[in-house]
Amino acid sequence: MDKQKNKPDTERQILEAARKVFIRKGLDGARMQEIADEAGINKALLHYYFRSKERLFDHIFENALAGTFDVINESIHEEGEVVAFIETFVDNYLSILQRNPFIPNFIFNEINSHPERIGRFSEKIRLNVPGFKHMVEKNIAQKKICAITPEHLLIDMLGMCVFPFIGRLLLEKVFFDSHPAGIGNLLFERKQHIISFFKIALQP
Amino acid sequence: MDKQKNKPDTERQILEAARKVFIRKGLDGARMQEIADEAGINKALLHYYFRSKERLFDHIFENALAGTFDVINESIHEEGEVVAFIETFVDNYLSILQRNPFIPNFIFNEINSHPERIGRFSEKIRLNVPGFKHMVEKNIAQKKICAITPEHLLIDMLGMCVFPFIGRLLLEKVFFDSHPAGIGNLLFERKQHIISFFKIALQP
DNA sequence: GTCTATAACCGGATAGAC
DNA sequence: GTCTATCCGGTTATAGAC
Repeated sequence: MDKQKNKPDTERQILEAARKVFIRKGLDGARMQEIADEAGINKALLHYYFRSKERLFDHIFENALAGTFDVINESIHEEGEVVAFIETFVDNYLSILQRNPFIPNFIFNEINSHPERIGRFSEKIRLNVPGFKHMVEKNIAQKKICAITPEHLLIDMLGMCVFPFIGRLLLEKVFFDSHPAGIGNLLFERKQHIISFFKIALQP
Repeated sequence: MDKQKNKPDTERQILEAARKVFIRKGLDGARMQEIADEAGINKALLHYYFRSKERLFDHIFENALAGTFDVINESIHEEGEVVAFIETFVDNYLSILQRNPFIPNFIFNEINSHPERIGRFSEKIRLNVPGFKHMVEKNIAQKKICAITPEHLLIDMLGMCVFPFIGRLLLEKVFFDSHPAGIGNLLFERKQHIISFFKIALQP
């Protein structure tokens, strides 16, 4: 086995491991040792690939941020219909959340506990707000939906999608103390629920 | 100044300081030194009053949990109207969140990063789910609101209230990059927005 | 009860061999 | 590029004087 050739693979393994650990525990709670174990390598190697814990963290955080905003932006079509936007966005985003349930909590907590990062990562925080507003306002003008403040609508949607994942463990305890399978069904139903909920609420 | 008499006051000051620091930074990010500074006392004194960092943390966390569930439970009246429930709950809860904007993020993050706590604090996690379900189902039967799964309704409400606070700093950046005052207005408008939003969506 | 000084520990980072 | 061994700073926790 040629050791030189392992580089790209090792790096990928490290990033995967770091992602897993950081997303679950946050910067402060994560341990370099745990990341090394998870990646099946040595602690010193982490520093060889990424100079410090912070730098390794930055890669993960940056990526998580960019990915999140991409999903939203991709669903926005300035000249499209709000209802269509909601359908594709909710569908896409909830599918992603099913696979990565802890990313929202990770992002928000890191921002809240270290607000400076909002400056350091501002290039990655890009949401097409003008496009969204334009879409909503046009739909309102054309009487396709009822009047609503675009910002509130966006917050409503994000909250309805994201909250059950942020609060998943607590909700599981609260609703399904004994049968832990239940929350899975509930989250699965969410797509349909949210979409039809908005269709009713936005009727002109 | 009688040193003996200071005890209750010192304890209160410590708890206040710990609350401030833990809620903002979490268990892992908080420093006993910072709590001591904030309380205007010495680090060693923290250990005199509360044996360890963990124990001090537990007080704060327990309290935050209990307080949160209390607000919700207090608004539930089994024989009442869902719309009335929403009005009082949203009104109360948003007022509390305005004063304690970081508590939800604190609770969810601590649970997500240390799921075992869900067991250790299970006595404090008490939500009157049966009462809520009963209320919703009765309202549906009486055609006061349209059909909806009680669990989804509760998640919807909580999400709409809590999310803008969890994501506040990011939303501020995204919506009001330049004029940071804007988010304040938006949060202020939320009460009315959420209430009227549900009134429409729940029409029979 | 409150302080200063210090012990004990943990975890990120580096040195150096292979 | 990968490992073992070690350093070193920071942080919790304790001892002991007042």
